[in-house]
Amino acid sequence: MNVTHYSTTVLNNHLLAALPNDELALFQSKLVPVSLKLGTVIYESGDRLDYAYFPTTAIVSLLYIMENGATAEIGMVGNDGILGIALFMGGDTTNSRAVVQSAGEAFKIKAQDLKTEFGRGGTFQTMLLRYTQALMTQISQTAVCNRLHSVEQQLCRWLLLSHDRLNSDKLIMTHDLISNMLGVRREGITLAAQKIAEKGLITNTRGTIMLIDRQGLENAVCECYQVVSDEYNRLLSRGISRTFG
Amino acid sequence: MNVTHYSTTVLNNHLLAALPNDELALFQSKLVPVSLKLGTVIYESGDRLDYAYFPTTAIVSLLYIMENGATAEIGMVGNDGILGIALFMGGDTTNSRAVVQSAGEAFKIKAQDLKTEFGRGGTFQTMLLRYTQALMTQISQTAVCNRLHSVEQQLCRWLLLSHDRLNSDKLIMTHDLISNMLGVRREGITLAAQKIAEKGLITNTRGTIMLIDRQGLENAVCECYQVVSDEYNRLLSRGISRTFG
DNA sequence: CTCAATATGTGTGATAACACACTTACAAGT
DNA sequence: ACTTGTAAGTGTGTTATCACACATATTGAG
Repeated sequence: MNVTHYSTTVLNNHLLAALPNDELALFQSKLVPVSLKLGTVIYESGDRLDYAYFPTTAIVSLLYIMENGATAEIGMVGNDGILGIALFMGGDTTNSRAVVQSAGEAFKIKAQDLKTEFGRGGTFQTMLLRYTQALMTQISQTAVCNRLHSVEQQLCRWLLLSHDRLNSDKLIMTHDLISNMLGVRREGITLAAQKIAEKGLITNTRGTIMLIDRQGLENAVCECYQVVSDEYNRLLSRGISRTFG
Repeated sequence: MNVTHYSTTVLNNHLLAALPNDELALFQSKLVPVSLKLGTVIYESGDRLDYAYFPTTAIVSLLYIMENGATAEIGMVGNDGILGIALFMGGDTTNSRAVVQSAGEAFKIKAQDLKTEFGRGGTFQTMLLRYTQALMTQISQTAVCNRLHSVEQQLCRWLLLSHDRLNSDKLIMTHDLISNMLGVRREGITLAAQKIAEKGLITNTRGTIMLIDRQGLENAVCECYQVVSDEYNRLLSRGISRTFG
């Protein structure tokens, strides 16, 4: 029998780490570690959600799939957040596919348990709503970036967002996969990656992109990255005080 | 002294109309009618929100403004919803400009009053969260549509979304205004509108677009419209039962 | 009625991204 | 070491949209 060894704890997820100890203690036992493999589809569009996930080292992409098979990413969830916001927002189902973009670990919680904890109010509810707002900013910025910026700029943005949710400068992913995320052709990614590599910001080898010059990437990227990044920081930094009712 | 006459009631807003009578009665006195003129900026990006708005006949666009002045709409709020979700989501500020896309009426409520009512839980909270999820679907679909569909398709989508939030087949708006919403050039809208008019779906006169064949538009539009429309119906139909905790 | 402001229509070229067809290179397994 | 599958690179056209520069049409104010 296989024994999987997990190397992360619930505190590796920023959302959980931001909770007061006593509040986290209420449901920590309901958080089950899972290992997520690259390419695994966690939810399919239209699925009723049975679990929510708090990634620690994994990154999950929210992908929209058109009728003709074309795909485009609308958002990305990593150690900064939670996958399955539809559960507490009241929809119960999702309108996008959730697919593992970078292998790693996460903690899952049963749908009903998540709803129960959310219903308590408290910091957890506040954090989940704030996270949802940050995710909305990310989705909005994706919309704007899709409209107004070049593939090269968008690739920079995507690499930075991924890097932020990763503990490593090494991104294990093919141009083909990235092209599905950005909703462009694979050749378009190859070309854009070459240009970025020529500037010395990344290196580009079969199946892997290495970030060489993070600061340089931040200089090359469109404003969309910083807007999203700032909003996550603003909404999700520790020490949230509850302001409702 | 001017006396403004208001022709709509709170029940003209679907979100308010869906509330049980006793719950609406709790804060109906705090809803103040206002008239919104075309082009008025209700919030500027970064503003702290003092009021939330429930449109009845007005339509408000959520516009993102880039550093270089380019704009793109990320979502649209009409009699289906509420403007100012950041208040109960916890952010307090917004990252987009809210501008009146179609003149009309709305009811406003003070920020703190909205937070108080949201904090009570109940149907109102449920509806606000569900509305937020529907809006996220709209924003997501905007992102996808921006990436994958032609200006002509996007214009169809936009006209239908506007029409759904209006009591009239007459849309008072210039190509220039629409081009700011869709984030394309004015000429692009002129061309797309001509093509749609040639198909007999709309007529196109100075400052006004008339919808002639709504069903034809629905046939011509990309799938994005139906996805958004269905999600609003699914999440916001009456008779919501609360499922939390 | 006339004028000025505004909205729309049109034309020419530039460019980014597309579609498709292929070659080259790498890495893992037999 | 060879084979095979997969990833990445390249080349030739096509197309949608852009950028800019105008022409024309409509509206409202004086």
